[in-house]
Amino acid sequence: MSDRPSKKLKMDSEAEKVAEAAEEHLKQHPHPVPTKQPYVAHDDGEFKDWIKHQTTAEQAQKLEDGPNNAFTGNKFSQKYFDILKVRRDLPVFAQRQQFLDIFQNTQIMVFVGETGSGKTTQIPQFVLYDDMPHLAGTQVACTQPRRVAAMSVAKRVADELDVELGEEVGYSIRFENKTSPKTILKYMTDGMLLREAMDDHNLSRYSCIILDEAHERTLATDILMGLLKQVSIRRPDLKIIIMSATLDAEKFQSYFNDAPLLAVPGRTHPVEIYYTPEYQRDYLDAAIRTVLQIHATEPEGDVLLFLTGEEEIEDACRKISLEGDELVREQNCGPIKVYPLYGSLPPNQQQRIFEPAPEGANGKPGRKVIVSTNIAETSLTIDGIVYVVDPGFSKQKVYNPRIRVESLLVSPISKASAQQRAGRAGRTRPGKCFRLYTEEAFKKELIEQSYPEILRSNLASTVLELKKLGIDDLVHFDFMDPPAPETMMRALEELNYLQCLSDEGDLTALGRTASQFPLDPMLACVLIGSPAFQCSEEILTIVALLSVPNVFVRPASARKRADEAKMAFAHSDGDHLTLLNVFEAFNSEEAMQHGLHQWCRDNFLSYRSLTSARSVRAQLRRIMEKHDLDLVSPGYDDPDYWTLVRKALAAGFFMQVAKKKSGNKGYLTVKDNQDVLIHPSTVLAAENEWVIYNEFVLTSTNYIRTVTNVKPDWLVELAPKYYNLDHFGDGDVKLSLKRIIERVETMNKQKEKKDKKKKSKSS
DNA sequence: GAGCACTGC
Repeated sequence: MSDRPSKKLKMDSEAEKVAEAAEEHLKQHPHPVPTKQPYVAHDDGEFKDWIKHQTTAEQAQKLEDGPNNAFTGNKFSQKYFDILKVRRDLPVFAQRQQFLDIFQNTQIMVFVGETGSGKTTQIPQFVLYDDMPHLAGTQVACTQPRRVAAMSVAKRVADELDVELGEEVGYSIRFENKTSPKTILKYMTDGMLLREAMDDHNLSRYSCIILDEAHERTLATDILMGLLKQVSIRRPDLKIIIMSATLDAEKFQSYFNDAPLLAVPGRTHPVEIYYTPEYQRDYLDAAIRTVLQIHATEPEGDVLLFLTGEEEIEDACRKISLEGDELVREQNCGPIKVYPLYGSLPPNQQQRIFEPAPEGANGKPGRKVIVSTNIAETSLTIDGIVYVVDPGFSKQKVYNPRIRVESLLVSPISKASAQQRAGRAGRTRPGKCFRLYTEEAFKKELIEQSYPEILRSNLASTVLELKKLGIDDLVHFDFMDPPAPETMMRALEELNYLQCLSDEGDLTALGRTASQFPLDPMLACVLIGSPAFQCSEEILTIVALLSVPNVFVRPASARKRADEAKMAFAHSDGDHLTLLNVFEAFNSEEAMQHGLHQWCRDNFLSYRSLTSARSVRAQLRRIMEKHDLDLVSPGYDDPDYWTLVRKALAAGFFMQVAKKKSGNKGYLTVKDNQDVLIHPSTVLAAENEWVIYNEFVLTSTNYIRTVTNVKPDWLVELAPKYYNLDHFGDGDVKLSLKRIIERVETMNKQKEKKDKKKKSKSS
């Protein structure tokens, strides 16, 4: 264990630096944007002298002190006062007046607060006491990138304001709207606010919009920022607050026309950072050794190790457990308990990470080790972590516009991520972070921030959303980070082939309908087209299943049995049809009587995915009804049942087609000419000439996954524009298509002739 | 013959 991390550095207090910079900035940019509106709402009582956007921190505090709740008129409870005491101890509280000074004098501001500052819970309340939205019938919105956060923060703030959750304070997320006409503060996902903006371009019900966790740069937050920048001009009365963790604050400021900044320090314990003296070739091995070393030599405290994916994590857990037991036997170390943590882990196993560490022995501490993906970096916080081991990698989504493929790639993390990971060690007491790379690499090789999602994604659905938001000129849309032109072109092209956009780039009726569905445009189009094939009920099921995580479970210990279980649902014409069979079975009387959980376990299916598919399906079905799209099924008795479903799929998936290579065993994707193999998980036998696929999986080999057999005649008939051979490169695919198109044309002509004859005969 | 990191509508 010679290359134990050795170099030692103190983590900088970023907050102090940012606060100084902010003060300096304020001196230079006083921002006299006049949005003050003298406005007296009530003349009956306590708000008689209150003027919108002129409250002082002192006045607000007086209102908070009670005895009556300013928003409900009710008498405050004892619990309220207990919580109030804790709140007044938060770092943000000390800067309430400073916040109000900026907030009242400017339309857009940037607020920076580290973890533990209390920004997410307190800032919206500061706004409430200054804005009094209940008097004007407006609302304050605060967005979060994740659903659980929106829910749990709303619950907390409802308690802090001494109101019932869902009344004055509520939340709005997919599948659940917990708000009422009384709601004045609404926590919501960023995606949900974006949906609202599609129907109300001015977001007119809000007097203030707070974008929280803006540094995460989710697709939805990025679009909202561009949108709010425009809305702010049309609505000078709308206040906007961009909230972020420390880094990148200047970028937000300059994007929003040099908006003023307020920074508040967080409340975390110091974390000592250690680097390795040299580059680690095998980071997995180095990580395992570091964890064991911590266990053998460091005082009490739990360990968090960041790795990239499920397989790696399970592998590391096994090795750490084995070697940890050896340490117990040979060096009298305390017991060690290792837990994996990743998104696809069943919830009850995820919960196990909160079990207490094992008791120590022989005067040596027992220890809990959690081996996790990035889920522990942002989504899940675990108290009691004192040691973090950071190899410096994570799986990140990348998009290749040339072949229109999104894939996951193990890549170095950013400085911001590294800092976030280190911070996980200092939540309850001072901690240590072991970085398995050199300090040199940290400084010179890691980028400051991860690339925002908008630069790493297929933008088909984003472009459709923007069009629906009324933004016609996408080229000049003011993105904070403009996506690559090729990515935009690909998206526009794809939407044009789907007939969601006209040749002029305008939204078509189909496009307008498609934008209403929370789906990838291609899936939305399959769904909208399905009534024409009399099978919208079937397509609803398939589309829902395609938009949730994989329903098939394949544990390493029972691969063969899992595969056999899957074959019981198999349909010889493909994986899409197999999904349909699975869902039918899941909804059967038999499964119900068996108990759905048990039934899923017995059949190696994911209960979580299937129930979530059920909610998605119900939501999609409601949207279909709302748009008068027929809900129909051919019924099992129809001899064309499966053919109709396959045709309906082909009508939307015509851009994701592969043709078998002649003589060879592989396939070639149509138009992009990529060599691919059908993923081994398919139920499809090998002899199909033409297949549609749901997904292109880019690994050591290229696979297409979730594949169904189709007839090429359907493709050329359903999407003549896409199958215009002038746009195809020469080769096997083009030749075959040419023959098919000729055949189809002759057949159509013959049919026409026959029809004409019939007509003239009958008349 | 086997790569679904993590979110969101």
